[in-house]
Amino acid sequence: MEQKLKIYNTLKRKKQKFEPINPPFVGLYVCGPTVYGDAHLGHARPAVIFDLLYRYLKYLGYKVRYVRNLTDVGHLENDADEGEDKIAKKARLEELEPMEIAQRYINAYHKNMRQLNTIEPNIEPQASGHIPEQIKMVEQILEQGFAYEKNGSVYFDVEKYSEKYDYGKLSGRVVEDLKSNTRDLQGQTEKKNPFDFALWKKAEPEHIMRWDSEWSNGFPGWHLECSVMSTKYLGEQFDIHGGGLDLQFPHHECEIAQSTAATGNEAVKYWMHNNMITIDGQKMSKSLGNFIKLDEMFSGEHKLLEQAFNPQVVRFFMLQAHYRKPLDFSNKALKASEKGLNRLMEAMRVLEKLEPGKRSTVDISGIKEKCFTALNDDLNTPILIAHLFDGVKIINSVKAGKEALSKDDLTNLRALYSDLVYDVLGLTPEEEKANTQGNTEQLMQLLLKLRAKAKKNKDFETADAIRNELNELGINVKDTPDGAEWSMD
RNA sequence: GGUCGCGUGGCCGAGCGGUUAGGCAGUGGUCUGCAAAACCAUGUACAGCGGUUCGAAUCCGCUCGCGACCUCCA
Repeated sequence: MEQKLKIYNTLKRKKQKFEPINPPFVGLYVCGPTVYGDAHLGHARPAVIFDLLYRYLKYLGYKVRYVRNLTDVGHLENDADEGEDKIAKKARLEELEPMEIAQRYINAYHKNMRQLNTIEPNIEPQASGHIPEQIKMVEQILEQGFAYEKNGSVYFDVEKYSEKYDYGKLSGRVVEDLKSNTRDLQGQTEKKNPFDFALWKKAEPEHIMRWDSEWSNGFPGWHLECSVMSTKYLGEQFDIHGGGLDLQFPHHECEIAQSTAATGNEAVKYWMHNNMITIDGQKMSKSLGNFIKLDEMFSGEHKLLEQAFNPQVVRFFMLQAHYRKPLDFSNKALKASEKGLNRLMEAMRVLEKLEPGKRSTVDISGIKEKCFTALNDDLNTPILIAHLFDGVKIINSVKAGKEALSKDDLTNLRALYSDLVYDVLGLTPEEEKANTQGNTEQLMQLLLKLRAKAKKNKDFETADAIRNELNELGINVKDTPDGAEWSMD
């Protein structure tokens, strides 16, 4: 395995050669979703990008452990419906269990992830399942003197920490600036400094998810789970930590601080951040309410959508842009991706059927290298895809008889495209739906034979009627020099 | 306000000092009964103004516009 992969490390603000701590093993941790809502388009980006990274690392021969958490410890609150009969609500099963809500969204998330053809992580830990470990880390940080307790809550002492370590190294913040720029918010009177963050929070009555600890009945702070679960499953030092750019500060900065404060060691070697999906140039987010749920993308049921886009199109759309650039949603852009993807996948089918020539009339030796150069350059999938389309031209020319490929070249090209398109980019081949129904093929051949006969007799009315009605059934017929072909949507 | 980033042809989107990015759309052609697909050909792009350089979309400065983070957020 020749190692040329470079990735952009947010920590160093530059591309770096990827060198795992303990090759061939690679530890990869990615911040997953908060499971109190349906997944939207924005959630799909890190899922697809880090799935791509995972696939590529495996392709390169690394033994990767991919951990992606589920945040199920949040600010879930009771809505306290005043009008309802409180006594009736006491019935255990009539009240929604917090875990029931989380489970519902976890199930939905998993479904969406499968649709996007992402490989499931090796471990998908839930914050609620790691409360004892989180409590232990709070204790460790307290022991090291980088936290303080106040009224049952425990806060991280940023000022103390920054005397010894560099708080802000990931996000580029300076503690002095934070001091002057952080506004005083409500409920922060317990903190020594406004930029201190909670490690353990005493629960207010409306908080549903709560656990006992030596400090109070409460819940762990927002940033703690990732520090705890990443080091639990990947070790105190591991290779790659990924997540959305919006998590860089404070979430990831706090993670660094927590891990460093607890163990004295920084946990993560490479930090990778995907940029945001925007809509009309603005970040798609829950708080802005301008997001499109993945289910809506796939069904087309959203006021901004002119049509449904299948998950593969959404995946391809994201791969056509570089992961560190913002990507703006629009129907036009998605439609262009849909067409492009169809063209690529059509070429994949053509490639399988190509007959080898005596010798090659085109040089394909450079394609492979170009493709991997692009991938190795911080996962530059837009460039990779551009090269793949160059190959599509060649494939089509061979099919048209204008060019030829030797047997070896054809074999190599097939292997390359299969590796890149299916295995690395994670685009799925069209299933052979046609053959699932036993004698469909024979029936189709019968119809096409009748249609060919009609055409021969210049009975185009009948020929077109057959084609149009098949079309309505989702079957496309196209005439080629070698006779008619058919395919299903 | 502080910190960071971006502004590329009709749309999306690469590019990191000198060579065609690519996709979609458009136009002309080949093929076709018609479609579709495919193939061939086809575009005075780099926010503006200065500067550095033999040479800048690419480096520097300023101006304008947009966005992200600083609060839960992928």
